[in-house]
Amino acid sequence: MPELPEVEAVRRLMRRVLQGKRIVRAEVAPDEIVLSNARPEAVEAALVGRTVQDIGRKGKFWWLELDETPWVFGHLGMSGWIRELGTESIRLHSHGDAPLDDESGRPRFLKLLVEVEGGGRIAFTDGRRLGRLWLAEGPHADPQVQRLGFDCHENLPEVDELHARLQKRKSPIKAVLLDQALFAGVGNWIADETLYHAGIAPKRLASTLTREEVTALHAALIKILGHAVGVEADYTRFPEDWLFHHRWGGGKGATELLGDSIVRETVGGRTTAWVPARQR
DNA sequence: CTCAGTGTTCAGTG
DNA sequence: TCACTGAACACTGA
Repeated sequence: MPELPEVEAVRRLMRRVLQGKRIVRAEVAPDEIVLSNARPEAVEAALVGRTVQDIGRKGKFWWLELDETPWVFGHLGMSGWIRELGTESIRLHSHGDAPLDDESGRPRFLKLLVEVEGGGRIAFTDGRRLGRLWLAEGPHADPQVQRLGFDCHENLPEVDELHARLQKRKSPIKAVLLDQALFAGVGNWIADETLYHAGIAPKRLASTLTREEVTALHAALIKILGHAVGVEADYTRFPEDWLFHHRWGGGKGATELLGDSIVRETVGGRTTAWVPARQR
């Protein structure tokens, strides 16, 4: 669920609540999966007493920039989310809504809680435990962040460079769009949405795209990411003509978009929704 | 009870 | 060494 716009929304939320403040309390769940190779006490120690200078993001990875290292890094995985406690959480599409609190008022699936001076609190929850929390000296010292390609929102290359890169790739454009070593931040729905707006069939080999098609792809990425980031990933504010609103269908039978049928099939190892009448 | 689905990593193949 | 594919991971909710 969380793709680039959702992670950017979370980053902005953390900036609003945490930036410039000193952390007075941190609680890290002893989850040996989410805390891949960090100890909960080490993460807590890295946070408490520190001042949050900024929140960094590249692709779907984010990190807290503190006044001392190590910094705390995170990834939301498929079901992770961050919300401010005591306020309404940002609405997420589909089944990704932030987990409700249990009877005691404590967030379900809590993995990290941070409280700053003045009382602001944020909670990182993750029901499916594919999210991660870890410590690193900085983005340049972290192998996972280092592996990423360009951030699609902040550093999308120009058409000519994109065209040159895609010409070297022999797999379907859908699979290439999902490659974080190239298009950092693109996930399943953004890849489908981009291809729909660009009029390109997901199974087309990336190397066969013409310069005109790469131009359309480039424009579609900018349009979709720009809008989704602008509304802080609130899908209720996505335009009605986006595939997004129709791709999951009504549960039964064929779904349509502007009179054309939507096909669902596996491409690049992921469920892909596309409109054959509009994508070649 | 079964299964889809979300992102990343890793094993296996070419 | 690289590109690519498909499975595995963990869990919820339909």
